[in-house]
Amino acid sequence: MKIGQLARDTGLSASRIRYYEKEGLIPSPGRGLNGYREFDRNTAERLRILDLGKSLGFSLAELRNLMPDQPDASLSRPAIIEALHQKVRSIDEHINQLKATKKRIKHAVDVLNNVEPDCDSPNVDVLQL
Amino acid sequence: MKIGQLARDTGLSASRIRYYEKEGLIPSPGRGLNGYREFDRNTAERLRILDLGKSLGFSLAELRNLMPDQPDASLSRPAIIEALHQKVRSIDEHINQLKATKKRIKHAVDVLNNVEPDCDSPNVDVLQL
DNA sequence: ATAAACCTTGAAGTATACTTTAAGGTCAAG
DNA sequence: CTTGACCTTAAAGTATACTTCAAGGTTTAT
Repeated sequence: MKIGQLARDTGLSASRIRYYEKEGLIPSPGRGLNGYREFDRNTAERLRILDLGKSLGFSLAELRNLMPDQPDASLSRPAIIEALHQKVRSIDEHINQLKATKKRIKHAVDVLNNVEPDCDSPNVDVLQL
Repeated sequence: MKIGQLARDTGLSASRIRYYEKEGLIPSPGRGLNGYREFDRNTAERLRILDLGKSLGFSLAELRNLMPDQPDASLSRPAIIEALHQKVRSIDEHINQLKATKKRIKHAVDVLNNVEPDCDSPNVDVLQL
């Protein structure tokens, strides 16, 4: 299967597939006599997994660590579950940061609405953030 | 006041201050006979506001729109309050996205833990994400 | 035979917000 | 007078995840 067909099958662009190959996220496929890449089905599945991982918030570096080096090796289930748990924890951290920022913004709004209503340009010190 | 002093006063690096000048976030200061920048206090305050805005999640482009073009003009209080409200809304959206991703991850973990416990490498279709 | 559709490569472009580097001029102290 | 601390500039580097481009070879259909 050539790169165009693989792209149609997986929904990834051909350039993205070449990029993933260059980055070592998928094994380098064999080449036909013309130099065209020839992919097998394992690679399609692997690309779907990579795309899923991305949509769950994993970086390419994280995915590289999770994917086995051998093209046809199976992923380690415990390692993946642990990575998923870790990702949930980092999402929770992220959410907490966002909530804290929200609080700071709301405090700033309160200050702007209630304090020194006659001053047109409250300064940073007044905002106390 | 030269750029080094301004940097110490505000906590921003000199290179960052030069960058903000180039990007039009602060007015271009006057120059001494030697070509050195000479800043006034307004600029220090403006830099503190910019830094605060950044810490609240505003991009430089957003901050540029909020800052008055005239170096010494006061910020428009209603415009700032509206921008802060808008930022809270976008943070809420962001949080909701993260929560949705969390749910998808947790579902994936459930599938991995409970479904086909004898299969070492569940495929993407099984994960149904 | 020729046009359309496909494939190849390496390099550069995209976005953001800076930092770092290189090469050099200026200023105060000893 | 020289050393160190400071200032100047433009250009390149950083990180991530790709896309786009340029220039060219291949294949398929008509």
